[in-house]
Amino acid sequence: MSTTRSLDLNGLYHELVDLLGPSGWWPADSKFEILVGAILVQNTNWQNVDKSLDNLRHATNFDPQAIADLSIDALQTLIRPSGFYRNKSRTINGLFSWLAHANFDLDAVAATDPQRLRQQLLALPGIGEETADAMRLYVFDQPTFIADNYCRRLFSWLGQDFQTYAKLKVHTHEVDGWDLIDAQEFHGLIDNFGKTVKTPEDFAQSPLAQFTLTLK
DNA sequence: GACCAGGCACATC
DNA sequence: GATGTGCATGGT
Repeated sequence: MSTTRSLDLNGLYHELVDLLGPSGWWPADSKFEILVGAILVQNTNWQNVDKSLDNLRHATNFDPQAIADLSIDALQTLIRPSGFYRNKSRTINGLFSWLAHANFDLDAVAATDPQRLRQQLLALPGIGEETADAMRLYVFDQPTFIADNYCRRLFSWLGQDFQTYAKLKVHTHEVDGWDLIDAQEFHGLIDNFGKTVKTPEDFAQSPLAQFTLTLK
């Protein structure tokens, strides 16, 4: 009979840091590239996203006005390798049109009240909870928790089962008060863990199997 | 050829 | 609130 030890979110974070080291998230040269990448990566692997980002880099160098000025047809051609290109072209165009109203001043947008910014992002077509939170966390410097599928799978193995993004989000608001870098690393580490630990059998053999998670 | 990959919107019950 | 479906590409 194996023993289990209790962890809170902060404890889990530090276990992941010890286990995996720096996460390497989010790979990009500019915040506009991160915004585009956050849309392109929806339900798609990063390898395919890289092809599209290379196309966009050559076409626009991620200059935001240049991206906003791309026709939907041109955008679709550039991002085709990462799939769902009709949906994603609309989303990118919608986001950059919205940013144009703020003169692409990301610092000004970041100064928006966190919950208001979240609602503004969610109001854009093609941006849901995960993408909105990823943009807040990695572009707009607002620490927050991303309750994505990798995360919910890991948490279920740790004894905390939540059906939806929103239901887990409610129990992780404390991360909104964390230092930005820690909140960013937490998400990257959870997903990096999930990429290698994919099954209950994998998890049973991982160092985290000795823990159960406690949430507020 | 099935299955997966750092989701979202919409219909339906 | 949950569940199912379409959206599309490229690697394994």
